[in-house]
Amino acid sequence: MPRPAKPLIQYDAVIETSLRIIDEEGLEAFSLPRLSRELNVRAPSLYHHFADKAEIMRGIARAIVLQARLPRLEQAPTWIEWFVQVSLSFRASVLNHRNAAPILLQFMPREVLVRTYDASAQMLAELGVPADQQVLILDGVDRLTLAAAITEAVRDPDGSNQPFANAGPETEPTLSAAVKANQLSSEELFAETIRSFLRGAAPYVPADAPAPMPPAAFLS
Amino acid sequence: MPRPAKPLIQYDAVIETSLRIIDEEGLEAFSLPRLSRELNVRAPSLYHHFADKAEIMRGIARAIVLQARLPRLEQAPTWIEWFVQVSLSFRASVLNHRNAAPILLQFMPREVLVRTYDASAQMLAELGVPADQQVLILDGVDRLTLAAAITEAVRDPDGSNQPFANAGPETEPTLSAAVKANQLSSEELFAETIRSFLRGAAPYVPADAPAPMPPAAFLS
DNA sequence: CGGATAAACCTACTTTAATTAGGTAAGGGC
DNA sequence: GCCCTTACCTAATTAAAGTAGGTTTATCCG
Repeated sequence: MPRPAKPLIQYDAVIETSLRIIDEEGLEAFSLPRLSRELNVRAPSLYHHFADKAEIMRGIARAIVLQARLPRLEQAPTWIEWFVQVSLSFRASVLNHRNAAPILLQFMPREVLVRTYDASAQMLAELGVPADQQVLILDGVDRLTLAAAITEAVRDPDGSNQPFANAGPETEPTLSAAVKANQLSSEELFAETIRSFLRGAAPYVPADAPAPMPPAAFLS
Repeated sequence: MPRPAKPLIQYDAVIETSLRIIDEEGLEAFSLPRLSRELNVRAPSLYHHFADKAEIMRGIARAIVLQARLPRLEQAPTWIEWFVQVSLSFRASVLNHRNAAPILLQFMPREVLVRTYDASAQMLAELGVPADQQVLILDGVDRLTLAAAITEAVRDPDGSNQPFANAGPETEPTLSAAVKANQLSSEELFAETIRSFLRGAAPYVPADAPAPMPPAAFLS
């Protein structure tokens, strides 16, 4: 087959199709032959558009992260809830493609989030958090969010493999009782974890302080 | 080659050798042919001892986690510092084999830690944390620790790829300034994150409360 | 408009990995 | 001492990532 009038392989379509295969059939099923079959193309042809498989993986990771939409500021009553909403939004994007989550570990596109983090740093500054403590908070939220999302995604969706499912009432009575007493879903647990961290990291900022208005660049 | 007097392949040696290859040459370099070459054996022979490669991976993950030693209680002045020491110990074990960290994402042996978590739950109970809140704390510390260790391990060891290394002074001035103002190493940042979370999650427990003595089963 | 150049696809091939099939000889229980 | 299982082997299969090099057509340049 010679050169076609319209290219048969387009970047966005490749990434979308890859993500669909991974969503539907799992990360293991995703291979260049499998992908090329879906695109009605031969596997080596993909190398005209991507240097290697890793470049496709990077594109997939980026697509997932870009799907996370920032919440409206008006919707967040306090600075803490704003962070919670950002984290939940990111978490939702990852869980929306849970089979692809391990890709993020290796190919997390940090640069996509830099502007968000700069805006977050500005918010913290306006709230009175000193510069040398801003990194603690940003890094903490970042790690907690990414990590919680990925570990959550790797768990079975059905809820077996829960946090401490291995605890037996006889061998680990206290833990077992604690799991039973817990009323929160994993999403609520996650939100509470973020809240707890922020309260503890910046105890001098009132928990009910409103989220300051960030600069315009933030919304881009 | 027939059946030898002493088996050439022994479980522990396989795991140790695998870990050494991964440490020295990276996870990509680890394959059954590579492993069998190191053991002076042929690759298919490994299938007499392991069902598949995943079983070896599980063994590797387990070995890493088992290397984390629990700190002595006497060394922890407060309950918070005890959790910090446990987390740092786990983190150190993971970073000690950073190339193998991605394996933990898939093959984390939860059952190994169950007794530790039960003891932790008992400690929290004695500190006055109600049962329904114990899971929040245990889950938070667990996720934060595992996640932070893995994401840290995936970063380049040299310190490029730092938390917010992409921040440029012109485009992201606040973030850039915050990174510059930060004095903490990533280990110290991690410890501070754990402390912040615990303070925020159980504000009613005094931060300087000593770590209660756990039951004997704890030390096994 | 005509020809060079490069884009975009192809087929064929190489290398490497995980695994399965099935053979062989010595260890160990009876 | 016999037999069967253990623990290794060689050979083969399947499948993936990636490379080499061919073919045709779009596009660009004069």
